Amino acid sequence: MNIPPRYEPSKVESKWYSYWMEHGFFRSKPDGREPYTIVIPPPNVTGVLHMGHMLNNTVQDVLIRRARMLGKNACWVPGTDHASIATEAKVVAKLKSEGIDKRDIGREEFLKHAWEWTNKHGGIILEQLKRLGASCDWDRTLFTMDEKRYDSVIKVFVNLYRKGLIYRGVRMVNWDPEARTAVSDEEVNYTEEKSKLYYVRYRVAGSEDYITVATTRPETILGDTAVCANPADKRYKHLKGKKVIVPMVNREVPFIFDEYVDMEFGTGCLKITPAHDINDYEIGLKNKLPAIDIFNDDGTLSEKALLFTGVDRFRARELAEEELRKSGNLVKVENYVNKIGRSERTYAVIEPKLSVQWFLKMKEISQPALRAVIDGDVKLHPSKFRNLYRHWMENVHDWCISRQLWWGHRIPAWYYNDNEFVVAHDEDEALRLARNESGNSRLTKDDLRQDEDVLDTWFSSWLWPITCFDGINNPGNPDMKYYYPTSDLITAPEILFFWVARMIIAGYEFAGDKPFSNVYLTGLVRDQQRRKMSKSLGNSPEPLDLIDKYGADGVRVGMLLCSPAGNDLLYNDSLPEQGRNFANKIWNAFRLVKGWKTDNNIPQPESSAIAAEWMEEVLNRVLLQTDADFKKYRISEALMKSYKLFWDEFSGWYLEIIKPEYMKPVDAKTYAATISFFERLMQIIHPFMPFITEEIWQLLATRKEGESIMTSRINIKRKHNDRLSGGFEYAKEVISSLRNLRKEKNIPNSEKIDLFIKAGSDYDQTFIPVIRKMCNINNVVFTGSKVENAASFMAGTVEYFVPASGSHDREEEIERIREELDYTRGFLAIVEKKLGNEKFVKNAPGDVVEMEKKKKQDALLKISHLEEKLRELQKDVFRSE
RNA sequence: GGGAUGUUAGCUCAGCAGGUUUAGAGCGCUUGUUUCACAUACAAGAGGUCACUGGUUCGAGUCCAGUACAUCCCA
Repeated sequence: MNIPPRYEPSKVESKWYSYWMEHGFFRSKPDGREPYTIVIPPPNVTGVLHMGHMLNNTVQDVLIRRARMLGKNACWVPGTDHASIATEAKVVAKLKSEGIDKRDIGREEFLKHAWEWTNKHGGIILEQLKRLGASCDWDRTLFTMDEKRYDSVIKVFVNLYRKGLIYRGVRMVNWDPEARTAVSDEEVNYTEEKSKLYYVRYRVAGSEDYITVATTRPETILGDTAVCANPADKRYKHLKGKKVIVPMVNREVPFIFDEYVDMEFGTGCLKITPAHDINDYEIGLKNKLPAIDIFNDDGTLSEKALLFTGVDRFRARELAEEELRKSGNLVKVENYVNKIGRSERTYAVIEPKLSVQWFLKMKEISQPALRAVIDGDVKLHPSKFRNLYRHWMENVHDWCISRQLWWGHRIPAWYYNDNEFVVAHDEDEALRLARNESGNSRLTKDDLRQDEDVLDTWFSSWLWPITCFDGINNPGNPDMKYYYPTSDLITAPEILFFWVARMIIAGYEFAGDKPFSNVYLTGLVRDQQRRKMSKSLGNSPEPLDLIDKYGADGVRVGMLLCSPAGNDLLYNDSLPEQGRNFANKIWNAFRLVKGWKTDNNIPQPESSAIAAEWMEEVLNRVLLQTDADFKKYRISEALMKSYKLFWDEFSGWYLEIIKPEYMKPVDAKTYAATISFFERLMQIIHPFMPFITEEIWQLLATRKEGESIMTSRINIKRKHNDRLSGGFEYAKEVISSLRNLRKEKNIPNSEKIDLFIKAGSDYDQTFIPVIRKMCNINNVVFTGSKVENAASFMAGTVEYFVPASGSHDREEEIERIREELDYTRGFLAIVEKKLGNEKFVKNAPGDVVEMEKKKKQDALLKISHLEEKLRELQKDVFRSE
């Protein structure tokens, strides 16, 4: 069999993915087994795979594959999100490039384009996930705007409205003038930007006195309805009850006082524009000030501004500056840096704006969700996010659920006159209700006008774990009963509140139970400078290129190796490189084993028998440890332990011990044990590296069509033999010392040596055959006294001698012994200090004191051995001089 | 301004219940080795006053308080 010395991922990955698909291994149907369920955080339908998806979906696939191999009925439900604002922005841009304005073609026509776009680009990302090896049940693929999901959202809206939890209200919202929609707080990014601070004079009414106000937005002066100072500010005390004249528009407005005003900032005088600043809005409410909305929806100034009507807000700022300068009311202009909010999607500067929106009352319905996390019914990993969650849930705001977009779930409210409306599941029901409420039985559908807005995207995704099993339309259906609540949710901490928390709320409200038991929060993928990876920065590698270069397994390992839950991952190419190297290591171990000829007639060497016994032990031990890691969601830890198990223990030690001499066959017993170990190692590694493990598992033995490592079972044994593993660790130390000794004395590995061991009768001889094989030893002799003319070393408290035949550097050895002596004496000093402390001996538990005494004994013994050796060496030096 | 979290080797992190060595891992680094699975390897080695200050304790990287710095969330 001719196996290439390099593992070539591209040759096997697509082969096995097709094999898995053909045999339906990813499919799940309710049955008698315990379910293990994950619903995918649905990526944007027209999005493309980025590094965050790679990390997130690798984690999900690891958990799903592992659960499957532990005998659970694993179900990973994939799907995509309609992402209303992101998708609509893309379609608008595409139409714009064709010279089409969405307002010209109207809603119906626009939606046709949007669906066309969705069908064309939708699901690309799901195909990309397949390259990564994602074992989703693709037959269940869903879309947040497919028919069932759409109906579910409408039902939930109507239900909440009828419970009195949804209301319409005028609120200050984040207005995106480009997209002409309100966006949620979470969709606004604040960054520090250079701007200017304008100092503007306002005349005090009925006098020739002026006060100066500092503002970054002189154009909003047109909407001022008051000027305000801190009541503690002595400078403005005399203005109590006075009025001031707003420049440019010459409106008389009151001078008021409020503790909100920062006396240190600017002149200590603040202009109040309730319609265009959230803080001013609050002050306006408190002081019953009118709000003058001076902007149109597209960010131009309205008629209410009185000046600059129709002019864009930024141009208006320049015009206002000119105007104020001309009238002598501009005192000065300073450079200033302040935080500007921009829309995440369009990058337009957000305009705080009063607007009629739909809201969901959150306080009441969020209570069970708050308790669920506090009481641990829903566990967050890592748990540090619990406090954050609690803080947010205790200060929860009402949720603005309407968006001025077309792509999304249209709000099921129908107006039968200018202000009055009904909320219904469909137009027929709406008509019935409208006739009823208006008392006008002659109303027709033509008299009804449906609300133009759609719902916030999160208003559909908060139902995701329920709608994935159609639990809104068909409560208690078999899927719902079997899969809900799901097991784990894997997502990023940045959407903990506006997705995770809301799903928990919806779970209790609409399914009577939590949506999932555990939330695993991955970190963000950042670059080496800790910058978030993003397309606009151009600092993100192309995921599919990475898979081409390093293999899907290599990339998966790279993503997982250094990303404990909740910690950011600082990406660099050495990560997938390490993964690729690991795959290659596995491949070459396979090449070695597969290259052996077996011989049924040769007996199993003692060293191989011991090694196999030890390997069995260490494999089960690691399996148990990784099981504990998985229970705590320490996936990186579990991977690292599996990595070391294969690389160090299996390849570095076990294979080296059992390896037959060059071109010689291996005994059948050892070979069988080795194949069995290899199979089980592949199982342990399979969740992390599905492709190479399948490839090798299939080659290790003759498999039937339809067999696969991914449907094989992992069995975890609970018993341990500490003596065996402890004994082998000691043997490693002896072997390592013997290797060093050979090197120091220039004894070639090919030359056989004798080993004398000065030890008591309690010396554990189990691993002597292994030491003999690994160090090419002829005779092993136990002796009661030291051996003359021999090189020696200590391991633990036992002294080993090798009659020296090679040359060696005595000075160097003296130096080495001195160093060891220094260390041991230092160690002894610390132990003795402890034991010399009366309070320690009196108060510490007995076993701790005993341990210290044992440490002291061992150290003393070692020191006396070392001192003796040193004396001899020095004597020899003296003699030879 | 309010809140949360963190600060351990060059980098990324363990150290989960205070006492098994004068703190561990992976990567990186240094030196040596192309020997027969793998140089995408093997072997050996260097590298840390556990941010700082104080407290609790017989004993603190581990518990408590304060300070500094960093990151994130909310306003």
